Amino acid sequence: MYLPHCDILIARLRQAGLRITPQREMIVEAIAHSASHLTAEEIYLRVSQPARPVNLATVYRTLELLTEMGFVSRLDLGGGQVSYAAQHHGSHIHLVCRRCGTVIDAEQGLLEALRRQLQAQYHFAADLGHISVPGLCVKCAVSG
Amino acid sequence: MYLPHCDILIARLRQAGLRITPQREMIVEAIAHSASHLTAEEIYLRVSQPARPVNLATVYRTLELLTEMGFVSRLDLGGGQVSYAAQHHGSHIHLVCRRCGTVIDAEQGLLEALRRQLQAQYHFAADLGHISVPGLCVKCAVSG
DNA sequence: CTTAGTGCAAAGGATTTGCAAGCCC
DNA sequence: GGGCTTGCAAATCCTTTGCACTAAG
Repeated sequence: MYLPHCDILIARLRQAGLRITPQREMIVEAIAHSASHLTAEEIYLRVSQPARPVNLATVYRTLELLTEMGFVSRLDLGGGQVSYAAQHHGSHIHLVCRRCGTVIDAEQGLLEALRRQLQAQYHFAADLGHISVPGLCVKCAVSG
Repeated sequence: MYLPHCDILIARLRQAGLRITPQREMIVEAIAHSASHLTAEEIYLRVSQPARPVNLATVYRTLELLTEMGFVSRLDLGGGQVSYAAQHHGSHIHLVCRRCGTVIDAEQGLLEALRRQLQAQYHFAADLGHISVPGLCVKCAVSG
């Protein structure tokens, strides 16, 4: 990967005047190394070891922090739980089937054009790294 | 508006073999007439009158129904509550500021091209009527 | 009539919060 | 040392569910 590695993220947190605790390091690592999106609980399960327990509340607080700093993005993929993903996975869309809940990850070149246009027209700096789009997958479109 | 009015939605529910209750009519009306997205509770507040009370649980159940039928889409605009919007408002994007939570509604011509491409490449019938995109609004981009 | 739909109340789950103790800087 | 962070546990809050009753078709 070429873009922000977890060390860089840690450095930025420090630059922002935030304290680097082992908990935060582990959480950043977990999310940065994951190939895809994770729920708060999944992160908690990966991070909290018997030897060095991390509290779920801390996971939530850290995720909120990272989200606000723009390092991770929140996704609603349905199912009542919010997912989080690092911003460096390359732009892609999560196609979420509204019928069966399946999530398809789609690469999409059109996103860059969209990002530029949103910046120009609305002065909005969009994080198009991870957006979710509802719809119907083939299977459900056929059966429905 | 040219596209589905609430009467048409009601008719489709009936065609689907579902029963048309006053509660469902009111909920469909509320969401179809609203100019933008609403949370379940906002819909509840609009729909439930002292004279003819509607239960919150019914609102949730109806929204789930309408979502599955594809009449409304669920949006996570942050803030812990899910919002719902009718599908006939014309394609637009909800730009959600990850810092201050402001939601900007953006018209976007690029969406149609995107929809076609998702259909062609992934056989996914995307509802691009309402998607949300995280990012930073001008104000927060400047102050941040 | 039949059975989907509603209301009510209680359960369920994810996320948040208050506060004392701990640790980074 | 000072104050940001954590852990813990309780509190919140949104949403779902079970069940008896009501009403749409």
